[in-house]
Amino acid sequence: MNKNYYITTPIYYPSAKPHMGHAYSSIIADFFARLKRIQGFNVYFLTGTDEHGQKIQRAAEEKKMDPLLFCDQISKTFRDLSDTLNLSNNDFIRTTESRHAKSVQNLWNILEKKGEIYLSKYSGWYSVSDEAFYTESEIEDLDGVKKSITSGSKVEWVEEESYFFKLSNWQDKLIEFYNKNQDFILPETRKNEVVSFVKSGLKDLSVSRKSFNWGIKVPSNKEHVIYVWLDALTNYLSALNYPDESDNLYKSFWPADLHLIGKDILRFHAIYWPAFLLAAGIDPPKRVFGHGWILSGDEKMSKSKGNILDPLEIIDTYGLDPLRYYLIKEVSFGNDGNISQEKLESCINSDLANNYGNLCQRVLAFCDKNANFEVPDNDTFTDNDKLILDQYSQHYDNLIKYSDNQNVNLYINFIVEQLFAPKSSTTFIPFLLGQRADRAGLSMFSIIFKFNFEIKKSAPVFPADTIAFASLFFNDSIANHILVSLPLLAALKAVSSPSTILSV
RNA sequence: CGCGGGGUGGAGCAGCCUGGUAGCUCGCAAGGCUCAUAACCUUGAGGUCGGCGGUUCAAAUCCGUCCCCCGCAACCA
Repeated sequence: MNKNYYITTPIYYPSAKPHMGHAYSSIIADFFARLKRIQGFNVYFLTGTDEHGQKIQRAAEEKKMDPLLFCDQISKTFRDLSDTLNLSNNDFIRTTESRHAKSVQNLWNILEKKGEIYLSKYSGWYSVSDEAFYTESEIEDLDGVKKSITSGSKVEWVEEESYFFKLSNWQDKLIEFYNKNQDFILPETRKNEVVSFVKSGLKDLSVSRKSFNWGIKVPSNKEHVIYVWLDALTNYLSALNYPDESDNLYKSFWPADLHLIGKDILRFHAIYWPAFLLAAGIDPPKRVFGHGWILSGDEKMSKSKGNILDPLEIIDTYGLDPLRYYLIKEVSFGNDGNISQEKLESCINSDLANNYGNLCQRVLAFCDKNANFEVPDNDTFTDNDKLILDQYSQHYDNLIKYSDNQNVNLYINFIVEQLFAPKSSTTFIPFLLGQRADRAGLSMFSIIFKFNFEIKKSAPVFPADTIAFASLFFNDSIANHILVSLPLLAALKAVSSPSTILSV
């Protein structure tokens, strides 16, 4: 059985400061990474920044900075975000690193050698002031002058020498690939979109530019730099030290298990990326999941609407783990979700403070009051006790099933309803036995057992708070005494040992 | 006729594929209680499931049509 698991976030384009969408992608990816780790997988979790292109080059020129120095700065804000989000990533890749250039150029050479890339001309309606190309449908003719519909700026017909990838050749092979790998694109509705798009016909893809030079040079023609997706997507390979296929990272983790991305870049990940890889004779990733957008209220966040929620400000005000919990629990994974201060506060109050916080509080108070944090040696379990404790291993099976299909909401709801909800705890053994002095020790044990289970399963959701709380129980003085004094020690350790929790 | 998603009690959503007492969270009202926080538990009020038509013994769920919102329309998390 393959116990390796490779998961990635998109690499972020740092032309603006990090926003909620970046935070969301990263937090969800981190959730999966941590989840897989507690299931015993050897996880490799990658994130990073995409630093090439004209926008970056211009921005650097405006500040009269060397592009790389400029990128060092902006990339750092994203690296800082990873720290702020407490991401458990194993690596942070930058497309300006030499290991990446080596990887991209190698992929390019293979594609060129196989005749998948050819030199031609890229042409289109270009607006100098917008620095952007527009399609025929995006421009209008006003008194004989062509203008962009959206910006109103003048556009002119421009032709530029460019290399093209024969994407049109891969239409049928992509369809075949999607058919063979039904779960390659999730959620299913997005898959349908992609498939129908591919069936409608694919044009060859421009993969180089001459008009600027901030990028990776085309190996065989230094006048060109490799453009956008062939550069950016390859980060997933270069982080594994591709093209060294004998490298241990590459051998262990490619093909990737899950590229987690926003739905806006689904097309590039679900069409271009497998096409590039199939063309180069490399296995495509196993799954691409396009999650939804995080909206503010009902609307897309935008500066003009003034409804931007800055993740850093939110974290500063409410804390990281509450934000993580909100995004994981309240957003229907795969669909668009929304966030507002009101909703966040409501969620924090009811779920985290009143339910989870209340549970923590009552467990502590219970243990103190009834057992003085000590467990007598002469307690025994009745069959009924064991039965209840056994339920937790069944829960565990359910949770694994959910997580394998990226059913984030089923996972979190299961935890909340079955484990955190005061209702479920109220019927649990210790609270029923607490008053009986002869079984106080058992009460202590079983509640710790249950709680141990709960906090372990919730650790991917709020890792920092979980560890902080777990340490209240599983420090040397308390945990050791409890564990060594009970008959089911071995079983307990097998299910969840304190050291496992604390290392999550 | 470009493509797709959505319209379910005050708010946010699930259910729809595989028709059969309309469910969850928050909010609201009334009781109760402790191992527990302005906590928790129980019960209750509140919905013609966007409109119209069809299939069916039976439709939120399938089919048709119309209205309204929101994305996408090739290089943008």
